[in-house]
Amino acid sequence: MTSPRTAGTAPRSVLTRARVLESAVALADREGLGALTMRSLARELGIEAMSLYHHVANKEDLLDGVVDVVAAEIQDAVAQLDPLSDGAPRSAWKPAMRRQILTARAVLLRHPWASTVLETRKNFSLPVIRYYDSLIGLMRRGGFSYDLVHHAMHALGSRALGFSQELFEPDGATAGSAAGGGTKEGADDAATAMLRQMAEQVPHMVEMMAAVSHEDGTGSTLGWCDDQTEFEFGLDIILDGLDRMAERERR
Amino acid sequence: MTSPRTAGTAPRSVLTRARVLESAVALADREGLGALTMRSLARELGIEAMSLYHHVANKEDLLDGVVDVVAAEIQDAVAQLDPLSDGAPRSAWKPAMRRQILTARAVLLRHPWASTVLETRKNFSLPVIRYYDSLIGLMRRGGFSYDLVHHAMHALGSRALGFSQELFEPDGATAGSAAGGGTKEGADDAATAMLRQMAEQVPHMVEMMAAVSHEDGTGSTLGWCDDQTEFEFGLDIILDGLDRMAERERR
DNA sequence: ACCTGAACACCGTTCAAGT
DNA sequence: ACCTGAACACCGTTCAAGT
Repeated sequence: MTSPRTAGTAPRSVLTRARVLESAVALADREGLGALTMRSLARELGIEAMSLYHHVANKEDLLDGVVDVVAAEIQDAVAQLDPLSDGAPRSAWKPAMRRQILTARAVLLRHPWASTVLETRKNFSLPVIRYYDSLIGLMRRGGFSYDLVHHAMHALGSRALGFSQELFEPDGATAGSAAGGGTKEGADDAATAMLRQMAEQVPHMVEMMAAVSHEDGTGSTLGWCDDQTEFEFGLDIILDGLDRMAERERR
Repeated sequence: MTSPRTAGTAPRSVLTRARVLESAVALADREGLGALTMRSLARELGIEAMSLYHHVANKEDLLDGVVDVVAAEIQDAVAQLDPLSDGAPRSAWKPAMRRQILTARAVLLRHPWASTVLETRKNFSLPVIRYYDSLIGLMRRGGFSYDLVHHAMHALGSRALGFSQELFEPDGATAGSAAGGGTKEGADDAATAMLRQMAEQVPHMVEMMAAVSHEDGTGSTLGWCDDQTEFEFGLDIILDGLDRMAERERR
């Protein structure tokens, strides 16, 4: 369709926006979001940094595009789920929505940097809005008023896309030293002292960590926090609450 | 306590970590997080950028400290709430927690940049953990097992501190043009065309925006989204769900 | 002990120049 | 039309030097 190239030039080397975005996703997957700079992306593609500006307006536009790639991947995965049958009861909205959100989550888990980028986008691109649209459709099938749908989208927040803002994510090391004690002898005294101090200042927190850590293997908590379990827990609270409200609306 | 200074040197000009952090908060409040750089902060304090490194280890440490300042402010505000009376029933945990979280939110609304910084902290400082500890204490008063408390903290996520991750935040301009039509004549055709295209691709979204926008003034939605209302809606869903689970645990 | 200036190794981006 | 190299205006930070 475009102007023909001189014969002999390998056509696969033609740089397109799509190729730039694909490379950006691959780079972020491999080396993290911090490694995604205009210069490193150019190096990845074997060109100069400035050449990127022929395909993306600037770095913000690059990040917008990268979100589109991930959103398209989510849409593909969701499209392969069994659709709701025509005769499905109203209550079917809930398991369908749960499945769709967990599918989106599975995609995001393959791109751990994506949630951070999603959070920083102000205006959403069509691929993301389309995904939201399908969620809205499911709630309408459940009998939700548009007003309730609107509240529901806010209540879900980032959970609609399959991730949750974790402000409370003690790493394994901290949990381990709190439950049993450190392995390094040098740091042991310091850790014990800190623990004693913590027990005074934040008694409930220390007790909770001890109580939950002790159930090793028996319950949902493997080491300390099972992200998937906690995500589903929070999601189900919201879906159950919304379901109850939709029922109330119907009466 | 420290070595005496030569007489005549104004003592208030002595740079301390506390003064550095205060200035950082003031700067971010006034000009936004983007304006908080080591160089601009130094200028604010009338010193060279490198002098800051005598009071903070690096920029991450500066941001950690700035979070502490905000967390302390939250603790102060929470401390002024009426405590639960000794004879309060178990059910009192819920309104108490709601009030505490909304108090934290009021503080965060005065520092709009703070939630972004909070999200990027990995390890929490004592002031933040103390706040969490008080929430845990309230749930324990409500009869929660530590296991349920743990799930609850994950389910609340950033809402525990008074903000929610909004992925779905159409700005007023977009909502306005969707509901009524643009004011600029030049962009009008383009907007209409885009709207027509959107109506095909995301029908539920477009209908929802139209439906909710039309209730102007009658309900919770002023222009489009009332952040405070939506926050409380989502918070109440979670608190109600947790309350039901705690009841189930007791039986 | 505290503060400074110059310098380094990065960013994103502009611009004039190449082909 | 597409790509390039040098350069600019920023970052955070290191280091040797001042007092």
